[in-house]
Amino acid sequence: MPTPPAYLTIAADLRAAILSGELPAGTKLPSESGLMRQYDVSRTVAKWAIAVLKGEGIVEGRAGSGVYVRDTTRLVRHARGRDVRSGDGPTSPFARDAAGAGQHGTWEHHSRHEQADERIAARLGIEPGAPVMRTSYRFLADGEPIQLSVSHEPLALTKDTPIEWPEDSDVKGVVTRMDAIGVRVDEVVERVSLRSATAEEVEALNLPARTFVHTIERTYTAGGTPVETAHIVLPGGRYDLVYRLPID
Amino acid sequence: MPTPPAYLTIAADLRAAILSGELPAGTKLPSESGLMRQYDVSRTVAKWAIAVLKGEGIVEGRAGSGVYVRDTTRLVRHARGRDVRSGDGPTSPFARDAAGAGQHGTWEHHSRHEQADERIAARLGIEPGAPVMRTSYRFLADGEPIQLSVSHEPLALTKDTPIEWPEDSDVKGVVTRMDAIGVRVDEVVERVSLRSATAEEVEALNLPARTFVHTIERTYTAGGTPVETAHIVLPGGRYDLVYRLPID
DNA sequence: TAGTGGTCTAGACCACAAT
DNA sequence: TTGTGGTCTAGACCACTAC
Repeated sequence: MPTPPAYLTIAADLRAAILSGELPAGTKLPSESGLMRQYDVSRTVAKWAIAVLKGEGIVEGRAGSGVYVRDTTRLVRHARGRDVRSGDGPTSPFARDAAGAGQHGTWEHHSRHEQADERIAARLGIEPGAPVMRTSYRFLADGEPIQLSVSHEPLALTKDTPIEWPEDSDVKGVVTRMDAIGVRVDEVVERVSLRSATAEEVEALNLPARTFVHTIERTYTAGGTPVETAHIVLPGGRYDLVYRLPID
Repeated sequence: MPTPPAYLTIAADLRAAILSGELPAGTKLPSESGLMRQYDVSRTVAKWAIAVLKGEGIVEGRAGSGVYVRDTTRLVRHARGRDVRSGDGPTSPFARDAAGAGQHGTWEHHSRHEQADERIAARLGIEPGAPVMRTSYRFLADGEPIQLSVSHEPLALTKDTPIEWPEDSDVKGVVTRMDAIGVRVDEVVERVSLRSATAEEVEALNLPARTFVHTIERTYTAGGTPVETAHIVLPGGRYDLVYRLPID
């Protein structure tokens, strides 16, 4: 049996203490000098041990202060097939998910007209260059940024209707809004991937560097025609995705 | 504007070369000594730069040989609501997904009787200690391990039926098998999370250390009664998950 | 045998936090 | 002012790979 390297042993000890609840969220980890004394290793080894935990996203360094256990409470994003429209008023799907976790959901948005680039055109089944409404969102739970999204809708569908500007409408959610102009959305396809966060995402979501995110490419269709497509970014480890699918 | 640290600059350069296709999968990265000369930095800095890319899962070190760009072709796992049963014979859902990516899907399995622990009992809506069939799977695409799964079914439902031992049946897939004993599965719920791989998963899936995985908790129900629950582990970055949901 | 990455030591300077 | 983490240098030994 080869002895595991010291930095992995230290990382495993700290990880166990965190997962067992012995070091709850917000707690400061032993300092690097503390670990050096405790395990009789050099500072480099202590640093590599902490780098492992940072890479796992369970601790966060604050320069000049210390390394702290991150909050791991998770929001749940529900993708419902049924009852998406069983609306209780103007509440958005995101606000509903946040409420489900006992948090207050708000969001910032910015809409503008745009010409579809190749990727968006392919997803919407339209010609590149065709006019689309682009809306970018930043969602916040209790004031903390928690989700990014960029949505595109073909203006051929919504131009000069009451829902042309998504957030000026008094109904929220793609399905409900489309219904208001007589478009019956009957299917949504989501493609979930995992990758490390980009610098912009780290900035916008207030993440520690080099953490992982879920990305979702979502497209709503009505009778086979795409009516909206969105690129959604969710911090990994802070979000669970729940899918409820009817069979047959 | 603060200058970014050297190791991040180097990591960004290498990442750009990889993503642009300049360094395709399987290519060897410049050696640490090469990076030291090229950027005029110490070995530690070269090492941290490569550690960033390892943490992102896009390169892989082979001791004594070099650091190599990992293959990023992605398998797609389809979670279908409709037409799950539009069976083309005894093909399993996994084999279908693998075929969709032009790969050959095979799997290893091991079934045994067991008593439900608290977690499994809660997911199946039965009493802790009740008998269940536990089946663990390791799925392979073109011989490479690509997915782990542990499934539990209540024996109260399947005992002494032709499908009691999941893999001895000549039909595959939970929906099809349950149908064979008159149980009409009508809903599946999947909860998708993201976390770093455990040591066992690194071993079983032949992953580089400290990479991320999707985990899925999946439960099939028939008329509101759970009939199967599974814990599925998929390497992040090698798998995309696609969900197709009908609306209303 | 020469080169490689994996691990580790023993220092250094800096900006920032806590006090 | 002291301690902290962030970054970096300049070495070392080892096991392993490739030749």
